[in-house]
Order: sequence, then C-alpha cells, then structure tokens
Amino acid sequence: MSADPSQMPPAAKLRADARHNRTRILAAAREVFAARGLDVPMAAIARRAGVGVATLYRRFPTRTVLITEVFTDQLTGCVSVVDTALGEPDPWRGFCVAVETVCRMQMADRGFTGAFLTAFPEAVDFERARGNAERGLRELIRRAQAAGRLRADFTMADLMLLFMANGGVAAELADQPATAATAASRRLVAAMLTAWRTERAASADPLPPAPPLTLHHI
Amino acid sequence: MSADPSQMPPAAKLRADARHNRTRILAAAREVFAARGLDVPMAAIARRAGVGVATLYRRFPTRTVLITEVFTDQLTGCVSVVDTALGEPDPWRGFCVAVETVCRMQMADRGFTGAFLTAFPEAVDFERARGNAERGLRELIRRAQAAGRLRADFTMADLMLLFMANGGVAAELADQPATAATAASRRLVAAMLTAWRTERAASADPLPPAPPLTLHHI
DNA sequence: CGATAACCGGATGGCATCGTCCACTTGACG
DNA sequence: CGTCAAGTGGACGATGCCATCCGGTTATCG
Repeated sequence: MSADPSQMPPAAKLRADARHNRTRILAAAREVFAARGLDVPMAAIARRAGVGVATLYRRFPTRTVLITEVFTDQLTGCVSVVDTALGEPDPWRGFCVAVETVCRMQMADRGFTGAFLTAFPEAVDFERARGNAERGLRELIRRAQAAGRLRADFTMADLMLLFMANGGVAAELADQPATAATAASRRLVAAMLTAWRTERAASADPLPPAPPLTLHHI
Repeated sequence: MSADPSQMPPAAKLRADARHNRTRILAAAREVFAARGLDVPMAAIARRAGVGVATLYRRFPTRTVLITEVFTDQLTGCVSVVDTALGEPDPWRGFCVAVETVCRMQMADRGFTGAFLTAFPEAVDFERARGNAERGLRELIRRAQAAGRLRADFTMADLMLLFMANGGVAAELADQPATAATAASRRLVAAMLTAWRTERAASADPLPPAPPLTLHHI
C-alpha cells in the first residue's frame, strides 16, 4: 500500500508533463484493455504509453483504480445510449436498441464485460455512472412492460444474464475474426429479445423465476 | 518435450503402484478442474492426489493430455445424455432435455465449458467422443425441426452459442452460491428454448443469420 | 530372497509478473 | 536564470508457476 488515493494530487493540478503522461496512460490502457482484456500485465500498458512502470504505478496505485478510471468513460457512454433509447417514442424499440447497443459495446471491448459486471465499491464515480445506467435500464424495462411489449416477468436480472451470456460469447470468440464474433452476438441478442417479447399469452409457458442478481452481484 | 505419448506404456500395463497413482491423479484432476477451472496449477492437482509433481508430469506430460483424459469421460456421459434424449418419443421434449442437461453439466463443472469448446486435434479419443456428441445433437435438431417444433433456421451453431453463453454465466457467477448460479442458468436456457420454439409464424421476425460456428471453432 | 528396472517425490532452475526503490531529469516559479 | 520539489524510468527483490533432474524406494520376477 503506497499513498492514500484521497491525498493524491487532483489530476488537474499535476505538473504539465505528468498530466500529459497521465493522459497517455489512460489512452494506452483503454486500447490494451479493449484488445486483450483486464488481466493484461501492467508493464504492457506502460510500454504502450511510452512511460516506465513506476510512472504508471505512481498515478494509478492499483489495477482497480486504473480500470475504473478507464471504464467510467465507457460507462457514461453507456448511460447516454440508454438516455437516447429513452427518447425513442416506441418503448419496445427503445428497449431493443439499448440492449443491442450495449451488447455491441461488449463485443468491441474485451474488458467491458468484466468492468461492467464487477463491483468496485471504493470507486465512487464509477459506481455512480453504473447506478445511472441501471436506473435508465430499469426505466426502459418499465416502459416496455407498460406498453405490453415486454413480458411482465422480465426483470433487471434478466438483463444481467444477457450481459454475462454475451460476455461468454465474447470471451470464447476472442481470437476469432471480429465479424464472426459480432454475428454470433447479434444472433444471441436477437434470440433473447424474441424470448422476452410478449404478443401472445405470456403465461402459457412461464419462465423459471428470475435469479436474484443485481448490477452489483459480485 | 519428454516422451512421445505413443511410446508411453499403455495405462493397463503399468506397475501396480503406478496404475494406482494414475487413478488418484485423474480423480483429483476431475475434482480440481470442476471446482477451480482448467487453469489451476499442476501442483495443486498433485497435492490433492497425494503424489509429487514429477509423477503427475510423468503420467501426463502436458496439461492438455490431462484435460482431455479427464473430460473424455464427461464427454461420453454427455453422449449418453444425448442418446437418452434421442430415445424420447417427443422430439421437442428430447431436444429440451438434452440442452437442459448439458447446460446443467456446464454449471456443475467449472472446467467443462472450456474443455467442451476447445479443440484438441491430437486427442483422438476426446475428439471422437465430441464427434459423437455433435452427431447426436444434430440428429436431435433435425427431428425437432421435422416435427415442426424447432425453428427451421436453427443450426448447430446456435447450440454452440448457448453453450458459450451459459459458460459466460457460469464464469461470472463462479464465486456465487451454486443455487443462484443454477437458477440463472436455468432461466437463460428457458429463454433460449422459448426463442427457438416455433408455434407461430416463424418467418414473421427472422433471426439474423446463424454464425459460422462448429464444435471445433477454435 | 536378491537383482533390477520401473517408479517415486522433493529440489531445482527458468520464466513472467508484481510492486517498490533510488539516482537522475525537468517543469514551475521567484 | 537558478533552485528545488515534482516527476521519471529502469533496476531490483519477491512471488508463483512450469517442467526437469536426481538420489532414494519398491514392485516384480527369477
């Protein structure tokens, strides 16, 4: 344990070169996490950023700190996707678009799933962004159900389930051409949306009860 | 590289103590793979089996050899599940039972998904068992489609997709109570079966084309 | 029972990653 | 322009895993 993060200089007040390096590190981490997942060695990130490991560790004492910093952006991007979907006049289309887009983000960024599904209790900004995303998704669910287009027994946990499932596809097809992976994901998502849609007696064949998962399941 | 496996003594002709240890190692590996996945250190398996690492390496020169040896059993178990399902008079029920059972096996054994979805070209027995499983599953698909219960555009690749997806759920919920994980898996499987079932104009909303996956996709 | 080849397990060297330390460099400010 | 605190990078020890080697042990057979 090195420095208490709360007494680390606020990113804006760093010396010019330090701020510059910080930016380079974040960019490098974003690329490397996307390409190779969250378990990539720290040295690889440092090398890609063109700095020494010490600089990386000084600015981000923990892998977790770096991960949350990187993915808070992606997560707010995710929130804006959800907000756009909430603007969609047709609630069902809004729901579908949001789900499809988030799953596409999952496939494009190999670290996204892990970051999204893991809880980082000490990362305030990150958790706030995720809270926003979750709130928006819940609202999308509510509206789609109110419009009678989404099964009444659908819950947030089912969305988590899809994200985990899609993450599994992403992981398993990681070293496959990207087109194959996205095609696979698209088909999975389409199937799930088909399953969750109403349009006939939804009670004719009830699904098993929703598992007790929240976004903070870990 | 130590000994050519083809000139290793056939398991049956080992000295009594060696054969005994071999059995213990396989049992230990089965347990450890199930509990902690395929990436577990070799030393952990040796310790659990009550032998030294050298013994482990002598009998199974490569992790791959050990994995395939262990999971060939599971795979033939899988084949027998499929065969039972083929005996089921209702083709749709047979299909569902097979899918549900295999997915349950995936959840019960943390290494199963990885072993099942990875190709081991040099492991003849393993690949043969997998070929049998695949053949049976194809037949189940064919029959369910012939009975008009399974969408005509369903393919083997969709089954692979489900196995990957289910593996993702298993991985993400690995350190969760087993009941939660199985509940989640059950719900995922039920949703997928709902999506693939026919019973109304299947062509009304075509799924995206099946991704080009086979069992040997890696 | 004795010889011997098969077998055993711990010790060992090699490799990758982690996270820290320290001698040197450089931006900011008077 | 000179000072110095902030910043830098590479070297380093620690750790964990892999895979092999070797001195001692034991099952098997005559």
